[in-house]
Amino acid sequence: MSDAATLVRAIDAAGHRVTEPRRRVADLIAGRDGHFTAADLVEDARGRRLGLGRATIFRALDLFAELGVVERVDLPTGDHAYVGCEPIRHHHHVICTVCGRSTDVEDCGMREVVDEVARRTGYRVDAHRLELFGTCPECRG
Amino acid sequence: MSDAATLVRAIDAAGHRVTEPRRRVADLIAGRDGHFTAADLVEDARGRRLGLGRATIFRALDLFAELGVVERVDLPTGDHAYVGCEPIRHHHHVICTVCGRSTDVEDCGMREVVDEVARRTGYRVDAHRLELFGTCPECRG
DNA sequence: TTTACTGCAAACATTTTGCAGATGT
DNA sequence: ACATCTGCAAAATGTTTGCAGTAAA
Repeated sequence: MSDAATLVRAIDAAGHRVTEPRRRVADLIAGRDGHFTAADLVEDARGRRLGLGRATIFRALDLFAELGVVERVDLPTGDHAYVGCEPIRHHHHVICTVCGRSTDVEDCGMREVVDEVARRTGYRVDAHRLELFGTCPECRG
Repeated sequence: MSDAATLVRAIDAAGHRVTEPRRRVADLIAGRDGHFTAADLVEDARGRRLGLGRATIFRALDLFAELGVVERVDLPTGDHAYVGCEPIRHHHHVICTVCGRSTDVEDCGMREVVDEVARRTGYRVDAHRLELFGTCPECRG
């Protein structure tokens, strides 16, 4: 759940050009609630007649992902989606399967799990990906 | 790391038809070391002139995944891949980023992590996906 | 013999790329 | 001014589907 200003600021801070199309993609992302796919943004853009090309949207998403202000997640369906998030170092997402909203979760004991897996399998574990799915407080009523 | 017989047995046990094309896909999977994509199998099949259609391979993979004898994983690159695995209830995979092999890991303390996330966010956590990446003992040797 | 399964080709979906022109800085 | 960025359309990928024919049970 990033606001447009944060997204734009990240572009600027990284030395990339703050262009009108990128601002517009930032607006689209900020206007989204929960996870979204590239196709969602393409559709939004067409609906609002923003004149954004498909490629531009994909490129902007890549950029935002690279800057860590959005993150790519894989839904249980196998679809690739994105969620806006704070550019904090390492964190995971809990995604509501009802409304699609996501919440960032920082360190939550994964350290021990990783150590345990390494100990048990003999692997050196360099990275992990954890995605959690469930129902958020609002959707449970 | 499933052998062909296990895969075929799973088809039979679930009441599906044990067909020649499915046997062949099972052989291809058994002959694989580490994770593989649908495209890998399509290429293998063509190389060995097995006369398997693309669609058949996709359908067989779906079936095997449904039976739990292979599992779909999302690589850090975003590619969809599959790994053979024992049809045990809930487990995760540690994937070697050097050779691609994977090892199943059963319960490794995720229970506590899930509880912690639920406590902190207020979500009811129903499912999670954990994939670990690193280097296996052989590849470090 | 019945119905599930297969191969093919075409449809569909998703993401990438080449390039001429527009535009931030 | 000049390199970066954009839009377009085409290409490259990845996956699904309809259907007539084939084969497992």
